[in-house]
Amino acid sequence: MARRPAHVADRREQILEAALKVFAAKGFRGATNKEIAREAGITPGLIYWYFASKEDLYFAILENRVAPETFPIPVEHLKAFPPEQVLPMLAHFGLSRLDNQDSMNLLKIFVAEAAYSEKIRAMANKTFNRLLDTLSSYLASQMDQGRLRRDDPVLCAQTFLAGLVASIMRRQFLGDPQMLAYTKDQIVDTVVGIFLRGMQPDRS
Amino acid sequence: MARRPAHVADRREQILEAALKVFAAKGFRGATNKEIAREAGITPGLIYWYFASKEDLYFAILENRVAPETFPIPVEHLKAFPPEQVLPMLAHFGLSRLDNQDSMNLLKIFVAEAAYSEKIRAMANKTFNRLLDTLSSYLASQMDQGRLRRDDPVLCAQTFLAGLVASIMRRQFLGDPQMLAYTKDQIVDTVVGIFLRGMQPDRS
Amino acid sequence: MARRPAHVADRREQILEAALKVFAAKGFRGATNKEIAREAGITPGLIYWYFASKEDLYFAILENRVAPETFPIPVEHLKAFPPEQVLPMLAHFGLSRLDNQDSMNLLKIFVAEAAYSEKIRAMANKTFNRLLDTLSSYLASQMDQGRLRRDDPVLCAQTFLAGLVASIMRRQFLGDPQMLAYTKDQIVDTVVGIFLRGMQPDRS
Amino acid sequence: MARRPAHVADRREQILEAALKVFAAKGFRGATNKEIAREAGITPGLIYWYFASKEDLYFAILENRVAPETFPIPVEHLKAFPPEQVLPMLAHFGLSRLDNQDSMNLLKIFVAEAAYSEKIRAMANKTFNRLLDTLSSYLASQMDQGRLRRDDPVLCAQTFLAGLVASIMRRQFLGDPQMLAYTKDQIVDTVVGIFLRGMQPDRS
DNA sequence: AATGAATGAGTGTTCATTCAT
DNA sequence: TATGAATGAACACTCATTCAT
Repeated sequence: MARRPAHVADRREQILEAALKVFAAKGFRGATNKEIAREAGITPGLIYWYFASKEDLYFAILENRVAPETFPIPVEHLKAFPPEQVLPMLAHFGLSRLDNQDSMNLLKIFVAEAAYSEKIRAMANKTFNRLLDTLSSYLASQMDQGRLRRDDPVLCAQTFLAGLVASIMRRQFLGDPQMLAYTKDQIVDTVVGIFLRGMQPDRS
Repeated sequence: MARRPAHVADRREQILEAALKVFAAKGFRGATNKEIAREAGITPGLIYWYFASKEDLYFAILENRVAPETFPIPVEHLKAFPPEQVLPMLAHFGLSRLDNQDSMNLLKIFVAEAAYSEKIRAMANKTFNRLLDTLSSYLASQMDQGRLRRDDPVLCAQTFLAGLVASIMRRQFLGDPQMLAYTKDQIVDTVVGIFLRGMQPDRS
Repeated sequence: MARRPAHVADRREQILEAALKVFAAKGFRGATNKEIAREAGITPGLIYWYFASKEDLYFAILENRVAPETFPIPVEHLKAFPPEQVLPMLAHFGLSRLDNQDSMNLLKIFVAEAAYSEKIRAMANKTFNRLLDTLSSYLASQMDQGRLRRDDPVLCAQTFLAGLVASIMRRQFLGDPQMLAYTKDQIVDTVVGIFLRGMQPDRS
Repeated sequence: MARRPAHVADRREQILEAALKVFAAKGFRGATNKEIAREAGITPGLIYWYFASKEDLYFAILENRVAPETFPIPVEHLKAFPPEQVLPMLAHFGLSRLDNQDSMNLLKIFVAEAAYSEKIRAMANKTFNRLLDTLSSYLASQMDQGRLRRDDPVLCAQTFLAGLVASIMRRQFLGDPQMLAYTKDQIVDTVVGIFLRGMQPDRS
């Protein structure tokens, strides 16, 4: 796969891309600079022209690729709409964004290293909590308006996300064939359906 | 840290235990035989008397420790009881079994390495699917009896489990302080509550 | 030069010896573990069984070889004897001890690295000052007894030593052929002669 | 740290100056072209426009800087004056010339590398012997005139120089605090005093 | 003249694995 | 069984040197 691309251009980007691929396939420790360089079509030494160390390269990936992935949800604007409209939409949106190989590579290098690094766990928590806070803020607003039954909004938000994330994980991370048989619509219908009915206010 | 004189037979067990601890803390590649040996109170060379390689030791842990963890649920016997009784009970049982450091160590070395090994992913899928099948079999029976609304039982089972697993992961794997603030009862109440109401048959 | 010596024995000593030789020939940075290992007849990796790092090996040499070199002079006992007897004896003793290749190797790795390391400079100063203090203590006692003219004892001691050390340095360190033409007796006679007459008390 | 615009010609000089500073601080092998370039306010590549290699740069320093340092002593003219006048003057002159940081930098890169290079040793010997020859020529003339006792003039010259050089070395090279406490006058008085009295012809 | 980018050979070090005892 | 010693293949990283521009 060794290429010899345009003279200058975005070498840095090229290395980031190659590193993400190799890190995702072998893990941080399993990946070697040699292989990353081969994948990027360069010499191992050149990595150090753009990154201070292998670790620096790893974190550069997180900073470069995770940020654009964590789209801001216009939650204030959504509060006017009922959960029956909002939640299916968010579910579909999230699934389209995350249920693909690229996002999974990112998830892999994130999750697997989180197991062994406090620093990465903190980053993972921060990223995940931002999403959770956004959603729970919406749910709380709906509870206030009587559209959803009152319960701990964060726990509810987590429960909602868990159903979706579990599907994605089994499909892309674990590659479970059973799970890959379902369509996205099926997944969204069931997960969102259970949640919405489960959160319906008591009728009395 | 040399403990137990280890008169004879439990050397193997001793090494497995030490290895699990070190693998969970550092990962497969991050762990060194030297450290595992120190933790076990032996010399690195001795590991090779009991295990063919570091990798062999890793898989020996999975085989030895995962099996006892995957308790058989007496599903046939449970089918007579309604979900309102069965699901909270299962949730409590699962949380007690998994929401602790030992199980988490196992989960860590399972999940983190699954990212990079097809073989481990297959094992993970098998383990997880066994649990899923058991639960979906129960759910299907309840649907047949009209106690739960009809939907894809596997997807429903996954949704149910996801809510619980997400809690455990955020608590033990990610160590999220926000999540650690909840009690087990709170978690079970919310997660099971949403699911049960969400799966209620239409009253009409 | 690769040997394959007795199985156990003093590997550590063997490595120290090889390292001293290579360090003296190439300097600390110029020496490679590979070459040290070849000189010792072992594999580079084995160095790390006995020493934590290349630097550790370097300092181990200093500790192991410099200490025995810095013989304690029985200065108290010498104070009874006049400088005319003591100083030529010390000069001959010092020259025999230091004017040879082994001591020079040690001196080389000491002096050359002292140029760039505060830590080594401190060690060099300590070693040198110990010698200087011993000698100046003797000289002071002779001044007190009126056998030598009164002057700063440390500066005098340094002047005495300098004459000898300069000879050694030019012979062994710089390998100056002109200097190698002299006999040890010639050196001692001239250097000690000048010093003794120069330190004679005023006759009046 | 980019200084001077360096319009044209003094680039070479600039690099030499920077290199001397860095070589003196880190040694030949410890110094990197990158650091030399930074110190000179240029890019590493440019060094190769002016010098063929790092080694070439090193020797260029010696050639450029050592020569002006080795001032010619007007020895023929001095022979008319007695050692009591000449030697203190030379001592003061030498100390002023050498007992400073710039000369010490030169000495450092000279001495430290001499340990490992025959070529540099030869240069050092040549430089030192020129000085020695000059001085011994003066001493020999004084012996002929009966102003100094007859002895090997070179050995005597070396002994004289050694006392001074030792002081300089301990002060500047080793940075010995004990030695730094002395004034130049003190050093000259003691060292020259001992030598002059020690070389006095027998009165009889 | 001068640079930024690139190379490649080499460095110290680690570590799974082996093996004589 | 158990060990301490030894190996060798890798690894991350450095740096003198080159070269197109």
